[in-house]
Amino acid sequence: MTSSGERVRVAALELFAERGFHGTGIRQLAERAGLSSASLYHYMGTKEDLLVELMRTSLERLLDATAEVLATHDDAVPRLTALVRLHVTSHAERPLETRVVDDEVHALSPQRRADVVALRDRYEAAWREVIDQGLAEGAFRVESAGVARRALLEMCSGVARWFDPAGPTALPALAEQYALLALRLLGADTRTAAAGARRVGDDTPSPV
Amino acid sequence: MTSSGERVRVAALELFAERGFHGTGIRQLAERAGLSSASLYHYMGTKEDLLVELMRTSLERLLDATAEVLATHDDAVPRLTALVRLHVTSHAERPLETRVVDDEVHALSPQRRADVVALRDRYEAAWREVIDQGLAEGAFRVESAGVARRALLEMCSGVARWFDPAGPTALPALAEQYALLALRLLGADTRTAAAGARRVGDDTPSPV
Amino acid sequence: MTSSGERVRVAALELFAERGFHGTGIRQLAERAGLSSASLYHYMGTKEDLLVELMRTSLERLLDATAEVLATHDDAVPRLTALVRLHVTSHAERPLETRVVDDEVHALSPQRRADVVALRDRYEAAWREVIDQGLAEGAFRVESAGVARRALLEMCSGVARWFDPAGPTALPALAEQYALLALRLLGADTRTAAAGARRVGDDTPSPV
Amino acid sequence: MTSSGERVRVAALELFAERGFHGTGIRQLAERAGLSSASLYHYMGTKEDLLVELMRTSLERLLDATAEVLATHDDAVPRLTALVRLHVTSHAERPLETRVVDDEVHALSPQRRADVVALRDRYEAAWREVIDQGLAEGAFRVESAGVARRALLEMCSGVARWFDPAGPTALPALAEQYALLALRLLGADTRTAAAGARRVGDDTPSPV
DNA sequence: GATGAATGAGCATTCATTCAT
DNA sequence: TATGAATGAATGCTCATTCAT
Repeated sequence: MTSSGERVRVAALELFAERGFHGTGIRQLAERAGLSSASLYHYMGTKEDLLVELMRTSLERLLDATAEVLATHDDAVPRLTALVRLHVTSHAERPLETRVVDDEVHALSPQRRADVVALRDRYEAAWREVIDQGLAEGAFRVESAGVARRALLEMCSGVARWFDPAGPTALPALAEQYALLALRLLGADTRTAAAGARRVGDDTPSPV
Repeated sequence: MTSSGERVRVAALELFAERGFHGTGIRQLAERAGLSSASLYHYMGTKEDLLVELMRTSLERLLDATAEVLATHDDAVPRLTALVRLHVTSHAERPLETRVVDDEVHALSPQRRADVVALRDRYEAAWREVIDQGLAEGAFRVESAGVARRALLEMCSGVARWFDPAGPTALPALAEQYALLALRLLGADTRTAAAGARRVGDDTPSPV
Repeated sequence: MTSSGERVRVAALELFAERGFHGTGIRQLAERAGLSSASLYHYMGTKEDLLVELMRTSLERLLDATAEVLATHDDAVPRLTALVRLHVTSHAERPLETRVVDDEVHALSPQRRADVVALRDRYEAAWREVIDQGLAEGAFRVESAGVARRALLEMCSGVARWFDPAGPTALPALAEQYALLALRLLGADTRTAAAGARRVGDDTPSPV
Repeated sequence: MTSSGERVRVAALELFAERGFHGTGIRQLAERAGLSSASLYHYMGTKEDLLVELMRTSLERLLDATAEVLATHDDAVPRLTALVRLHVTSHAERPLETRVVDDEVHALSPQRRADVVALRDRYEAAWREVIDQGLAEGAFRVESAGVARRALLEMCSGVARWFDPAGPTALPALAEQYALLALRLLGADTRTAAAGARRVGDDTPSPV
């Protein structure tokens, strides 16, 4: 019931994530999608267009979910908690997408790269905003907001590289653990904070 | 006073880090090294051999430094502190090397990959050991040791992607911040821990 | 009020003349004609069929007009004059057609080429006949009839490559000039010849 | 004793002349040159670079020979005679080169085309100059200098399309005939003119 | 050491064409 | 009529690698 176009995108996601953009040939893509390499071009522009499209789709979904998070919560601690849950969840549920977004930016030509990086920067701006808010509120205490933000993002993104849904930790529990780790890292009072965050956890928008 | 062989390795490091292994051509390598592409083969085996060599050199240096860390410190907190400093410092000082090691494993053929991953696993085993020790000592308190280890490693490795020696935070201060963030993340008592760690800081082996 | 079939032919004429047969893709043809590339095949056989058809149409029109010229005039000088006018006029009025006929014969497969060349040879036979007649009548004086014929034909065909209807010379005047140049080239007495030719000029059949 | 580089150029000349630039594949070129298609690229840049190189070489040789013609003769009639001889001779002796130059300009990208057309325009400027001189001297009499120049050039260039060295007319005789035809076309007094031209004919620089 | 010459295999992409709808 | 989907073959060009000099 999947269309050829979808199959192309799935194939690209799998192969770009596994072998990288430059390590994936158009013929491998075609074979995985069950098409001839010529037919591929009914469903995409260039190979780079395809990569950009995957990246943009992924980033825009994340941005939409992020906007909802910010609209749902007001204080820094629940906001940060929700951001971590969103980030971890989306990276665990869509490891292919997120790995492609995180690892293949270097394969883009300068113009396309600028476009994609702009989207990524918009996303990171939300984290910056929430961390700054927490510092202003006195809820967080770190030496450098920038260092903390980068440390957090890298830590959370890493989930896409190792999370195994069949492994010992289920995804909701993992997201909860990461939220706690993040709050600790930010110097938040985790006795009440985590509890507070947990209370609104059900509202966490799904990144799907 | 640099030999051709060194120039080849530097060129490979720069290009593999910037464009990835598959995104780097033998001709670009040769041009960057100031040689013809044929001459390149006096200083390397195949292109993959070159990548493996770079990775192995980097990982072995890190492993040696790690062994020294473990030999120097006995308790979990100073050990963990020293591991973080080592990891952050080496990733900040050698971002090309570490990015290649972290990002290009997928480009290796199965056998070579297994070799490199074995080295990386040996390195991560040191972290596992120290975290377990801290949990046993009661110095750390986390829900899952595995989750914490992965979160820590990803967080620290990320430094190679963004650290700028000309930026606002100097490397020693950055390493110190990361050590604090790590201890917080592990639920350590950071009032005494950081101080204790700082006291043995001068012993931190340089990964150079 | 133009049919799709006509639009295909016009598109082919324009593109074959501008970029050559091999330089024109079926997709460009389709786009220019306002159709999909699949729809194109409702109005043509193969791409080569289309080329042959354009060539044949053009050559047959020229052959018909040539027959009329020969039927209208009896003596070599007015006949040659009329041939030149016809050739120049048709090349100036239909530069695309004539350029395709003159320049793209090499793109035809052997069999199709033989067919088209046969038509072209029939046309050139008329020139040969008239020049021979003029030599027999004593109206022309050249060293080699073949050299003169080829020189004349190339000279007249070139008009399709440069004539600009908005330029300084209007087409009727241009045809007249070429007629005079041709007669001079053939060693005809241009004092009476041109005048004589001019007198019958109104009868020149239009190649349209 | 021919080098691979020369063989590539010869192959390109033959194939571009026979099938056109767009009708010639890189693999055909390679086969004709006795190389693999990859090896071809040791001896050329792109396929278009190769075409431009052939064109430029040919045009520059013609321009050099033209400069010598103008330096050798002072009056319009001998100058024009020598130009015709040069043009006819070079087109008869090097039909491949001249056909490529004359017929494949349309295959060039805009920038390269402008470069080549500039060279061709420099060549045609010599003809314009000599025809203008002849009109000023009263040696030529035509209605339009531009029409005459174009008619002459097309007529002479056509030689490359049909001259057969094994045919009835030998090249020197052919060049002589064309010179006479050209003078007649220009309305020159051919009784003395041709003789005068013939006297200095031995000085005609060879375009080789 | 160093390299020009060489290549088989592969690259991303386009070709002209067919066919079911 | 018209076209989306499909493709085998070909396009120009680059790949990593070898080898004689």
